[in-house]
Amino acid sequence: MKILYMGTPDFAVKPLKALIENKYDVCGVVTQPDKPVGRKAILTPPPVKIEAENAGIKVYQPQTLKNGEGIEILKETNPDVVIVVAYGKILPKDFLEFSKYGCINIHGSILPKYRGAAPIQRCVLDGEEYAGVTAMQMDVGLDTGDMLLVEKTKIGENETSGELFDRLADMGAQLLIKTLDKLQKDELKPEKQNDEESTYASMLDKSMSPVDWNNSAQQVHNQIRGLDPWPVALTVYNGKTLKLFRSYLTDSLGSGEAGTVKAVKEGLAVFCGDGKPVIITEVQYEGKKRMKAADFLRGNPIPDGYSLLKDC
RNA sequence: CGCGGAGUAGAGCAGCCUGGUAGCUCGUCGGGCUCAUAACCCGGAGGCCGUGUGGUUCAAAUCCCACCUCCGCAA
Repeated sequence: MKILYMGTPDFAVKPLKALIENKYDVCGVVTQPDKPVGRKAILTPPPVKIEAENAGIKVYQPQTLKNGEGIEILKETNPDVVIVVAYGKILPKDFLEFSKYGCINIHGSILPKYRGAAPIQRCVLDGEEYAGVTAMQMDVGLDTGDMLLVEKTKIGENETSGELFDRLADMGAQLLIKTLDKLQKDELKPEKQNDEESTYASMLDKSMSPVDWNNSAQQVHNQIRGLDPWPVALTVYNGKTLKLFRSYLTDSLGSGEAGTVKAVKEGLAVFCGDGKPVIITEVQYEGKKRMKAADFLRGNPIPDGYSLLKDC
């Protein structure tokens, strides 16, 4: 079974590793071109490329798959099946249909919900109870292909998108191996998606970062953990941005006015629109490193009852 | 040359402008109080103040210069 693997970010590394460990014949890896990253705009290769090169697999980084450029790669590598995990580009119809078993995608949600770019983060942001991964036979639509296998998991109360990402990447890797196994035994039963139940998980951006303390504590908590590795929830303190990384809910502090602050042992409690507090445990102040909220408070004491709303 | 912040005790910060004894909150160690404590009281240890074989000065954490590292914004 010859496999062409397509993927770009960290999420796609684990499934690729799984293929290699399970002795699948990965005849090539397609990933996005290197991109400038960071303050110095250093050209950085995608995580998948690094992994592939370590394994001695040939890497392709086409700017586009259109105009037959994708087909060229297929002709050269001649795979039986193409595996796509968070590649980041649309695959044209002729590309999808070229190889024997077409293109199979591992998607980070329980389809048909959360089709699109940011399914994992959207699940957390929405406060969903379950997340999962779906193996799907790709068609020309966006995550609309027939479902092959699904794996579900419960989202932890305080789990961040980043943590869920890691877990789902492992699950996706296992699911991929299972899918290929069944594919070879001809045991897969494609199932159509119910389009009426579908939802779309659009990309995140920085405009989602500012916290509105008038929202409920649960909403704020979901925002903080949902935006965790990026773009990160933030509020303004003393005219400077304060990033909020981790939080949890409690009902042991009574209630307070939206936006007001109280220092507690675990960190910084901020009361929200429904009068309940969210305890913030990890922050980063502008120009400073990420640190425990309790540490931040030692050097930047905020008086109890201070309102963050007037800073926004 | 994209804009900007920061490197001082184990942690987080102040001190720098207006050079002259190393300071705060917390942790840690010892003691006390308490039925008890993440509470309170007393005491102690712990710093080549990012690097320089730099400059100015009677004297540099502090002023000037160069370099290193970390970070926020923008992309």
